[in-house]
Amino acid sequence: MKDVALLAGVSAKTVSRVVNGEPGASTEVRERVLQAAQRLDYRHNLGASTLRRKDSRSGIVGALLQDVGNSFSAGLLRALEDSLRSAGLSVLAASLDEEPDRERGIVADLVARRADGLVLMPASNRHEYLVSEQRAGLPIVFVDRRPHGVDCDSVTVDNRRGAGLATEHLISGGHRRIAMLSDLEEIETAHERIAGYRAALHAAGLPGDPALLVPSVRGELEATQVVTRLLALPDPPTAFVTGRNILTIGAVRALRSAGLSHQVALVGFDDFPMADLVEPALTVIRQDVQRIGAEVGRLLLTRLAGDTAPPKHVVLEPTLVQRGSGEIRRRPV
Amino acid sequence: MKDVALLAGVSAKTVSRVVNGEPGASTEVRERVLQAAQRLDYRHNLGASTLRRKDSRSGIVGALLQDVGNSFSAGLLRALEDSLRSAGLSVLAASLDEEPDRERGIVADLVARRADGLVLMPASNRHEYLVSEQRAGLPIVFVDRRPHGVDCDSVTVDNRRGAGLATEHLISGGHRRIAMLSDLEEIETAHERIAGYRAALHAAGLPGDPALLVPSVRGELEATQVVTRLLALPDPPTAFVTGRNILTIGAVRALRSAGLSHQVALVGFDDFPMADLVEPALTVIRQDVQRIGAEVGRLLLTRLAGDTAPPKHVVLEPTLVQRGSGEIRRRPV
DNA sequence: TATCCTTACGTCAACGTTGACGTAGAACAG
DNA sequence: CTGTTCTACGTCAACGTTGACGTAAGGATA
Repeated sequence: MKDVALLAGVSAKTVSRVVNGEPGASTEVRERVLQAAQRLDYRHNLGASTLRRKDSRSGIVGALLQDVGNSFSAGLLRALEDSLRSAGLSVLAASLDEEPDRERGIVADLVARRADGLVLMPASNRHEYLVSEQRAGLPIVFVDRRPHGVDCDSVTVDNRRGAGLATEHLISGGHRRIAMLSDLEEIETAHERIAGYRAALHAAGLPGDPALLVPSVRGELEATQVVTRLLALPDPPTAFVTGRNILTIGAVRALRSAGLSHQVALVGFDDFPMADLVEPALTVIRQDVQRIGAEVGRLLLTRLAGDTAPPKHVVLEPTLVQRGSGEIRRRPV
Repeated sequence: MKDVALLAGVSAKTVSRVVNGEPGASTEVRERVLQAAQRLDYRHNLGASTLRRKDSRSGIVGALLQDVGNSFSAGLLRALEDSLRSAGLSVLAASLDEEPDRERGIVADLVARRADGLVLMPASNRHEYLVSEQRAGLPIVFVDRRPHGVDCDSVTVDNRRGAGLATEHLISGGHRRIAMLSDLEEIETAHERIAGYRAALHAAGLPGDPALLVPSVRGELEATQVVTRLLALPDPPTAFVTGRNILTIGAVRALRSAGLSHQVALVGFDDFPMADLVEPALTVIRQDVQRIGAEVGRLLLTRLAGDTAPPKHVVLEPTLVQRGSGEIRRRPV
């Protein structure tokens, strides 16, 4: 910058004025400065600028998601990006893979980077460690999972209701023995979905065989194995609810290889691009990712605009998308 | 930091030493400083640190992808993240949506942010504007598409060969009239795929009806319409090659509604999670996203480690994954 | 003509941190 | 006891930028 000033025959401050489009620089000088900047390959140093300015916005928002490679996180990231772009904010994305330590580490990094905001799909259960950050004025928005131990904005889906919808739908199809596969129960969304499943069974006066509820199913392969095992029971389930998209895929595979995909009903959580092309087409509980991302962005921007109202908790309603797999009725015994 | 120093009764420099784990601070002092830091909610300011240090690594790598919400970009992002995490680098992700202006703008932003490296799936055709950045020492790795007008590392897939594989496979299934749907022809990958398709037809001595090559198909819906239109021709194609995953989905939908999904062959470009669950299961050309991302990360890290060898161009081989839709033979006439 | 305002600059210091260098005291060798 | 080396600090300036403030020239106003 000094070099540019020297070459243009002005002071550094004037270069700063030109670069930032501030008034107080004649057209002629402006021209000279810009040419000098070009000649010298000068690049404005945003870090130094941020350091000096009072309000010091870094223009970075951290997005800590479960896995940016998975379609739910990826769609969310995209929606968030769109919503923040207009405000000139960039998104620093990171995958947590349900590892609390990584969450802590990346948050610390983002704080040191002076991120303007944080979007968090937490891997940890307790979030007290964020209290001091929030007190220091860092806007934090939880997404998909609620905050515990700190009072932040959040955007979640009514998971209990989603699982309830799925279960009720199957019950109304005549099913009595409905199995559920779920993610690690410590994960809040999984916990809620299990609760919704249980509540729906209970409301319908069904006993709810504990053997049919399998929490802690970790991956696609494991889901396939679990479904296969359940189908081999003396009194097998006639319908399945799967608590996450990869579990749904695993379940479809198991039903397929057992030749039962048209006999056993299935409702999955999370929609995905080709769900209607599978045979039978998959009935799912859809969460509107676009909408979630947009809401998160909106909340964050509101906070950045200075809103200090009490935390808002947006809860979106999931919807049941009927495509066929969930409408298979109970086989007559 | 000054406050911490004051509270701990030491100089700012000593606080700096403690924070950075440098030697030259007694255990006792170290303890005092850490306690003071905690009491005051002190956070190390990475921006200032970067500014002062000589080598000044910001720890940020920019990833400019086509669309972080799309499974190809998302998978790449994830693989890249994993590969860079070990080096303590964070990824700032952005979607370009094939808009060259956005590419320019975001690159400028990243340069101003003093990003340590750039990963670019370009939306533009000419990249001369990157020459000065590269000269200034910014490592740039192109991915999926080659650089034009600047000599950078790149990781691409042999798209010509991929399309060739698909087309040859269909020809060997007895097909003579093979249609191809492609993305905007200005996009290099699309161009290459078209070339591979043409070359395979030519090598087999087939005429190649221009009416069967439809470039510039933009979305899923348009793909459905185009396939429907082609199927209505007096002499319709008996097989399709689709140049991108969303086009494949559109094509499946069209074949499905025409009731021809078991009569007309289809090979798609890009694999996706449920491709084997569709009926018939989809034969695709697979690009190993994990591998691509890992290679990109490796190249970037090598450059950051100081390698100044001439640019490397890694070209990965796509593979044909046979699942059924591509093995449908030509209907006897 | 004296006064005031405006415009277009320049000067200086500070943002939070760390590299270079200085120093005081302890430990040790001869 | 002197000289040397080492450890544990402190001092100072600088990284690139900009806010606060100063100033000189020109124009408008009374």
